[in-house]
Amino acid sequence: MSAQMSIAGPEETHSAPTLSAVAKLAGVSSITVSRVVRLPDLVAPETRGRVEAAMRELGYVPNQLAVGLARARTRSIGVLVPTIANSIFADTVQGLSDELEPLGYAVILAQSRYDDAREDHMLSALLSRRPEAIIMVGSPATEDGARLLRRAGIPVAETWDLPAAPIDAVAGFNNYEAGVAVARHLVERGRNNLAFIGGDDPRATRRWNGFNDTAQALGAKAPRRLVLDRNASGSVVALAELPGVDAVFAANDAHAIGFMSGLRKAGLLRDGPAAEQPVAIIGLGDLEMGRLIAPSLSTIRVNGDAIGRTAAQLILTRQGPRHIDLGFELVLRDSG
Amino acid sequence: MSAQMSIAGPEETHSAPTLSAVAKLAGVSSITVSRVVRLPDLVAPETRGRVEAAMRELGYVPNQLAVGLARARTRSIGVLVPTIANSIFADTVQGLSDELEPLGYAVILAQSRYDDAREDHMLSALLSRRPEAIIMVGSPATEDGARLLRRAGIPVAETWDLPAAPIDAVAGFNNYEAGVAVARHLVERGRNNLAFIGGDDPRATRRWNGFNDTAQALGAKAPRRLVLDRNASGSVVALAELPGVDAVFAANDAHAIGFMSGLRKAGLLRDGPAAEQPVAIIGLGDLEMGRLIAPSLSTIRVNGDAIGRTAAQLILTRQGPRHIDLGFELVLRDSG
DNA sequence: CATCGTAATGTTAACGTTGTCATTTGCCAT
DNA sequence: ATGGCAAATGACAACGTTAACATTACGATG
Repeated sequence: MSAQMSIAGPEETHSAPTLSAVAKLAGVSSITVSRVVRLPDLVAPETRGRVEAAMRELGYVPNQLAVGLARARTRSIGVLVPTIANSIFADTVQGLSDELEPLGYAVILAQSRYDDAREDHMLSALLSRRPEAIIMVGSPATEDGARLLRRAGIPVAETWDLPAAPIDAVAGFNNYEAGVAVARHLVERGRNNLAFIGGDDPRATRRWNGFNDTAQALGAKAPRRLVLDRNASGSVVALAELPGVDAVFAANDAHAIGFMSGLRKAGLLRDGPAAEQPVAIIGLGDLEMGRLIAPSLSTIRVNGDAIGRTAAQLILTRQGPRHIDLGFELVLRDSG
Repeated sequence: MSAQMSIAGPEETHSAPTLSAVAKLAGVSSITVSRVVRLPDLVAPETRGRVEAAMRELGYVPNQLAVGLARARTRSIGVLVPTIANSIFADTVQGLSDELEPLGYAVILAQSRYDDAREDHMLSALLSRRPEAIIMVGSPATEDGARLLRRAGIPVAETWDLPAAPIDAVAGFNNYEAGVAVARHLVERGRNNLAFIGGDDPRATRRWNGFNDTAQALGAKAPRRLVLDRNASGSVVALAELPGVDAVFAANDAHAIGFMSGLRKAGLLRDGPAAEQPVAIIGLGDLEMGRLIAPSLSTIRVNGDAIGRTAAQLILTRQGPRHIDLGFELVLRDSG
């Protein structure tokens, strides 16, 4: 695919009808048509009827670009996520979009793919669309990105984390404490040989830090950390690289389920309760799947949908607290 | 939340710098700045340097709304999906977005939530942003929606199905034949008491039709159809409503895994191969999870990522075939 | 009956860019 | 010297809409 490639044109270029096309057909001026759309009470019923008929006949759809230019309000918001296919963030996009779409906002979606340069690029591309706010997972990875957002002078919501120096609003949870909670639970249950598997993005790293610090403080062996690529299948073979491990914290449920599959192949998975598992495994995210499989997956539950809805509300108003900790919950099931 | 709610304003309203703000600072006219951005070769190196410095100093980001208005090319595409959260469609959005973002296109995302009225509304909202193309899952549910798309005069890609009378381009697979393949497989393996569980959207219904027609043609008992709400948990208890069933086709893998969980509780799930399962279960989508759980999930594999990429390519060009059948594949594992 | 208010409609100038023509240089060939 | 030409830059009108002000018609008011 060449970079000059562009959208194919329609067979017949009948460009969309404009306000003045409708006006001409209805025998009024364009501003009257505009009023029929926005302030129908100001237009005489008889005139309004004629205009509405003309709009229907031509299939008039207002041009939001022009509206946005004229009013300096685009009714759109930019959303930046690392990836959308990895459903942990899909819930958040769904949540914020359910909150915003009924209000007439369009969601402009961009993916950084965990790539700092691409993140900056997408941020700038997003901003060039003049969204009224930006919602992103995490914080800008570079100072350039942060500066871009600050200069834009629009509400910004950072999510899925609690950054120390946020740009504006925050809707997330404490990733470090999540790691602490998991390590404490595992060590208290007598596990001694811990490992952390997952990505090495900032949020995963914060979980690792909490996990590592706590495990060592409580007297367990120094945990190992295995950085895996993004798809769960990689974690199936992780076991081979962790000889002697008796408890694993996975950065997300997909990795946890992949690792469970590896344990099963190695004959190290029991159908019984957590105490009987040769290797305990705890995930993060609380995917619906985790509840349905056997053994059921213990996990740090994070409400991605609520994060999205909260972020939406934060950018809709300046009242009230700007930094919201949605918390997490250690949900214990059969895996650890 | 009231409907009049709107984005909170920034503390200090320093609206974004414009072309002419940069021009003034650099001591040139706005058109020269415009050329530095688009056609740098036309500007003398010395001037260009001054302009670039001014752009950097002001943090200039071009206003794509104005560009779009002036050039009648918005470099954006509208994407309409039923839902984005834990669904097979996230892969498609990821795929098309990976294809389109590097080319400078913005993805405007909208969800219909399987609601016909909302779909029409979102279609119209999308079109008001003047996207250069529309990619949607399925086909417009109403004639109004179809008319809207046809009148827009832009490329339209319908996906995840092979509509009989498509508006323009198609990237999907034959849902009816998927149902046929599953029914044939199950009946040939000696299953006789079949059921179909899942939603009742048009695509699921087409799968059901193929499934039902084929099962009966091959002499099995008339299959039952159980319509469930959208989340997988509903399918956990589906078993109770299907006494005597010995094979189930689920409209997607999430439902299949939910149903498996119900089978497990009922003691009707074996760790062995498909032939030993009291109740065979086959899903659709080939979620990574399905491969990792035990027993592993048999499924109709559909490449959602390829659907998205293909749809993107179809709207980027008019050459070549406009209707692409990406096919599907019956992947047999331990569940049925 | 002149004045005023109000309902209904219209005019004009933005919004920030780009396309389409100028215009100003300086230099080269004649 | 002089016309011609290219390189560099600029003026101005679009693009489709809205904000702010202007105009009309007409019945009510003193």
